[in-house]
Amino acid sequence: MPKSQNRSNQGSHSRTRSDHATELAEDYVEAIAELCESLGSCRVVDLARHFEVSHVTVNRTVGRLVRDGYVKTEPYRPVELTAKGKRLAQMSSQRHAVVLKFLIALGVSQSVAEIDSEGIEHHVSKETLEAMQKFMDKNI
Amino acid sequence: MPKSQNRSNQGSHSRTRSDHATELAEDYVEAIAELCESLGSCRVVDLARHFEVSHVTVNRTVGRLVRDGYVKTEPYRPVELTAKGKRLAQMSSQRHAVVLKFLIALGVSQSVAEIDSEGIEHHVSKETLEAMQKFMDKNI
DNA sequence: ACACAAGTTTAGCATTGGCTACAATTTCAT
DNA sequence: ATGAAATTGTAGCCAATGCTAAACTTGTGT
Repeated sequence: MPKSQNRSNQGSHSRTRSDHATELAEDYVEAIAELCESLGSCRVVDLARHFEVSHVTVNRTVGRLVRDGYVKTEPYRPVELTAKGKRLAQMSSQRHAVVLKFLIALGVSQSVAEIDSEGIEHHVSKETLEAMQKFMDKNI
Repeated sequence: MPKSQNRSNQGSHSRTRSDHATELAEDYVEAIAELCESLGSCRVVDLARHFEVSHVTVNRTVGRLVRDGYVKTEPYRPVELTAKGKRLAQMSSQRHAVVLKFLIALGVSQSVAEIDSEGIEHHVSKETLEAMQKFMDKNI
């Protein structure tokens, strides 16, 4: 019984490597979208600064994003999102925004809400996100 | 400028490997405590079943927990929590319980709340946890 | 007591994500 | 136009987390 080597039977437990990979992808496309917005383009160094990791780490992570179809880039050029990447970025940043506003509505301070929302955003299901939205609607 | 190779200057970004390591440690000690409670002892196979990973993976993870002082075990024997491990398990399961109850109070269904709380619990700060508690106190 | 089942450990491989050091390319100033 | 600075890429290291296969203990039943 070979225990499932891909994502097929996903019990409620098992936050596997690929979950983390997805989180990282979401963080990256979100950051790329932001940096493109604010700086006009997104270089490897910008991402390195943003995530506080070395440019080498960024470079290889971007390579995986290219492999997975989220990003396109040419040698020594800035990185750009594909259509797929943009879609993920938008979903991700929208979810992030809801979580952030929710925490603030709950009474959490801005600075802590910003930190916690980054961690939490990857783990809220559609249902929970809707419950958060409903709470905010109710409380003005 | 060597970019900080240990945990020292931790910006709000950078959910690094060691964060994941901590999450895994929390999940494991929590599971070990539960399994000890419900089964009388906690074997490697029990953890493997619980996390839906191979017993080999569990074995090595337990090795790291031993190295980090959360767990003690002798060859071919069940695993037990150290005092440090018990402390972490209790904190962790308490936090988990608050998040779970909070989500349910928010209107999320039991089954989804159980899944989401497992992901979220590792990312809520003390302040956010208190805000969740306050919300529940207020709403009976 | 001995064999077999269940559980554990070891060996060995892959991927991810971190790093430094060095090479290559592009960009910018003079 | 050329050389320095900034940026990007490559090589090679390490640790964590996943796996299978095979060896080794423990414990149970007959």
